[in-house]
Amino acid sequence: MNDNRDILVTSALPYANGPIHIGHLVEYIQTDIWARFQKMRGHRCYYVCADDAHGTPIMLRARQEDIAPEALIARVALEHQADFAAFRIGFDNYHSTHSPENRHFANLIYERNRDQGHIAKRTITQAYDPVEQMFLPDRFIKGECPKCGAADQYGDNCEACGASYSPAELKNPTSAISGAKPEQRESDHYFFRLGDFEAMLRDWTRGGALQKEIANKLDEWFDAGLQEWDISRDAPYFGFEIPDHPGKFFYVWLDAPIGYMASFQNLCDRTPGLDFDHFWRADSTAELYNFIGKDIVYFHALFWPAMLHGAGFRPPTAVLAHGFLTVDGQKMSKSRGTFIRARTYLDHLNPEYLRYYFAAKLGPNVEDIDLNLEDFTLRVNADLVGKVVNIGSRCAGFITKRFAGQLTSSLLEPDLFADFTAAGSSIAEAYERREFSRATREIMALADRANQWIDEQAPWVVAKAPDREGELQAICSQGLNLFRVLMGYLSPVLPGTAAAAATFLRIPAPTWSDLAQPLLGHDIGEFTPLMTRVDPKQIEAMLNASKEDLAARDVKKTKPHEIHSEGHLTRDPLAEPIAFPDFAKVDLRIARIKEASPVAGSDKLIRLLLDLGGETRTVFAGIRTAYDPQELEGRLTVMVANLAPRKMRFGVSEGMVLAAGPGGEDIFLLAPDAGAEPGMRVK
RNA sequence: GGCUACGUAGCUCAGCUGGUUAGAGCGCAGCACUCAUAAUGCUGAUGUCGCUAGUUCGAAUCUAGCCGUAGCCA
Repeated sequence: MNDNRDILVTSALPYANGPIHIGHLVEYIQTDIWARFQKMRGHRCYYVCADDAHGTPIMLRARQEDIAPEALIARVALEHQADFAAFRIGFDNYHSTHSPENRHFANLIYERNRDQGHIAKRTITQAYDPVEQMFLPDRFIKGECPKCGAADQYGDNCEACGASYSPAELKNPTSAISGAKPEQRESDHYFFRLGDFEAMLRDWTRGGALQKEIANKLDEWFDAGLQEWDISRDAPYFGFEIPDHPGKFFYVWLDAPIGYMASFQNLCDRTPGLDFDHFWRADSTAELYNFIGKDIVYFHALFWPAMLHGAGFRPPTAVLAHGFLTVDGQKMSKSRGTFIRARTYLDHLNPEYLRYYFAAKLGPNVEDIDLNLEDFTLRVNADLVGKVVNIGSRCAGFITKRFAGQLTSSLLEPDLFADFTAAGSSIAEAYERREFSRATREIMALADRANQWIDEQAPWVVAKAPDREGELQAICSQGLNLFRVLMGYLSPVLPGTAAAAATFLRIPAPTWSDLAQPLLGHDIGEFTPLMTRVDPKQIEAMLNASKEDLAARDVKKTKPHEIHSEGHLTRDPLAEPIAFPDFAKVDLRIARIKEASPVAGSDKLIRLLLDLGGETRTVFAGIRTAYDPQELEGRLTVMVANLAPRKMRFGVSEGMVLAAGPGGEDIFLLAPDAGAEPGMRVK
């Protein structure tokens, strides 16, 4: 391996409409460990990131909070960076896609591709919200599935029957923003001709840039045929206006990955000797790695290298995807308290724990990893406190108390030390290949050996013999040298603990090659506990706080709604008057939710078993985005009891429950006042 | 629905191109030790390797189907 590699590393840009949670952290911790390792090896490695600050969701979120999008993204940027810093994510630069550098590169990449004939213009017909006066993304249109008739489906495909269709085919469509009926309007759009790059992409895919399972996925996409990619959006849109097309904006996914370049350019501008072109020009020999989540492979493995290539830049050396995080074997859940924000974690636990735990489970593949909280506690306590830190702790006392902090001038067992340093090449190889779980396993095996060796030497026995002073000092000096090597190996994972250990040992932060030289005749400082044990009570407190976060957020969320409450009538005007007999046809009943369970195969549906006080009904409700099944069981609500049964893929739905709100997390199920009983008629 | 990946001890995972009684750490049980943040060491128990069929002299490892989990389907 080349001794002086130039490496640029990125993590995917977090979206600037919400806080960082522990699921995000898998990626930032993975990337940071790898980048720190490369730096420790002496390579010129730069790790850059940025906030992804454009797009319709940010525009709408800012509107909901009654602030400018710029104000929203400025606030979120500060929150994100504070969270990352606390987790010791060592970015060399953190920027924003809403920046002059990013505008420059977005324009440049667009213009170069356009001039090469890779941009096509087409007129498309799209849903338009006449109240909000904006075109609606597919996700913001809801209606009934044209195939199976399931209600409340998004504009792109049906969660009930799985059919794919265009938003125009939806029956009784409504805008998820205003509730108005969308109109069909024409608009010019600009498309990136992805098909022009098939040969290049096939080469790139086969060139080792992708993990095996991702390359398989690409083959599927190649087989299906590469289609043109719509890169423009109509005003109003929060983003960059396309230079030669006023009123048209770059789609957020065009300028998001370009944010890697913008952030790096921003770093180059204030770093003497760091040359942007050296890393990005078409024939660059520098390495470029994009760490991403498996959900955004499509954008990073097709469009991104293609548009770079089309603009005369180099494609990534590799795009490295990881899996998702589950907590205790399940998706993170707000009601269980396992939807844990970075900040909430930090309020209760040391970030080094999580870094270690993720490292102990991360490999080079795309598999999901599970944060099992009991395992987390046991493992951190056993491995880090019980094994590694303990080695320093059990040797340091003798050295400071009996030998004024001085280590011996030679090693008692050079062979053992040599075994430890020899293991470094295998550990380094594991880090290099992102086999972090293997690296930590090998390091812990060494820690076991160190503890065994100290046990054999029994320094506490030697300490009692007045004539064995030299031996005691030698045993403990050897032990501390083993400890130093172990902390060195762990320092990409545990930068904070490693720094504290370096302070205690009174040494500068070691490079990888420094570790092969033992510390001899050296004065060390007083040992202070480098890490304390995880107390299960801290975990519990964190879970409870996560539940409270949710409650607090819900209160906050209702405020803007109150302020804008008159807006609902303008967005969704009152319907035509009806006569009482028409209303009376609707048989509304109080129902108790006897059972609520998720529907396998659907993210949106919950299967409700409703007790009407004598008979029960099964109803599929599209409220999963706002409610967890467990929190529903037992509560009372209102249902339409005489709605004709409707057959769905998952079974027959015998009625519907009533709820207000635009959708997503903003769904509010109706509930009667206390005293109502199942079966009572609502009139 | 189509496709992809995964399913190994209580928990978390390793098992490369098929080959002797299936491994590690944690947890658990017993013993030892007391230098160390009650931290360590030794010994031990624990598995129809998701299910079913097949290929093979031989399969956790290959093939097919099924079940379960997760994701993708622009």
